Amino acid sequence: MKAELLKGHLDALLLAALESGPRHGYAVMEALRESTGGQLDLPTGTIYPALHRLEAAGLIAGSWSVVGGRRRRCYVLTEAGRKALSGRRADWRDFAAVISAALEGAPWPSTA
Amino acid sequence: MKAELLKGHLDALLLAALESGPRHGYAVMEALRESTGGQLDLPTGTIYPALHRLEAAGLIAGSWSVVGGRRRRCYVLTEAGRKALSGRRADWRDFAAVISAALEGAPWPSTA
DNA sequence: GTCCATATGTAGCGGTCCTACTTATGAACT
DNA sequence: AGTTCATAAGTAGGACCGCTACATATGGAC
Repeated sequence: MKAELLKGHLDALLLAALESGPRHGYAVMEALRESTGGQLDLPTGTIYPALHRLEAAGLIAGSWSVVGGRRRRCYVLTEAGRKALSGRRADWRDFAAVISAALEGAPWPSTA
Repeated sequence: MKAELLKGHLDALLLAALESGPRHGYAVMEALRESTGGQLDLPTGTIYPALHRLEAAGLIAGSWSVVGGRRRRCYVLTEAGRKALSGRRADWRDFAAVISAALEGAPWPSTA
């Protein structure tokens, strides 16, 4: 998976990874890896700055804790984050439909 | 449609627009607009440089002509372009499956 | 005679992800 | 005791790529 394709879609993925409950950055990374069967293996240099952006935007809220001697920054979806996530999901469906239409001539495989 | 999302996918769209036959830049633009029901309306500053890139990469071949007093640069898919297109289509399906998996927990709506 | 659709093009901006590197702890293995 | 690896977080700088804004030119409509 060429990761440059990800441009613009990363935020949605991170928000989605936090939907089921609070997670720290490293755990978000692993959650994405697992939910995609290892196909999406993002480097820390992508994850952490992106989480900082989302926090600055008020979509997630972070708090420090120490577990087993290691400091962790744990993130939770804010109310705004939850709304943003559903917006991003809708955006993704629209986007995928448009690209599929242009590429295949049909909105989805086995639809319509 | 926020167009930044397009990053990395544009080449595939342009190649697809040329699959059914030769077209000049302006026509490619219109073909994409029509094949997506007007949802994908790319500016000329996006189309032309991208076509130049594809030509430089040997995926399309361009030639000048004059029709009705207006000069046109008409592009055709090369053999390499045809192969690239099918690769890009496969990439798109993989990419869409991965993002859908991470976003929705399922590869496609109403699949599997 | 002006305006719009057609037709092509470039320069530079901005956003965003990646590469490469740094720091730190705990556990395992030798 | 020392090395190595997984865990955990971070930054700086670069590269890529589509967009905005602008420039140029013709033909037809009004």
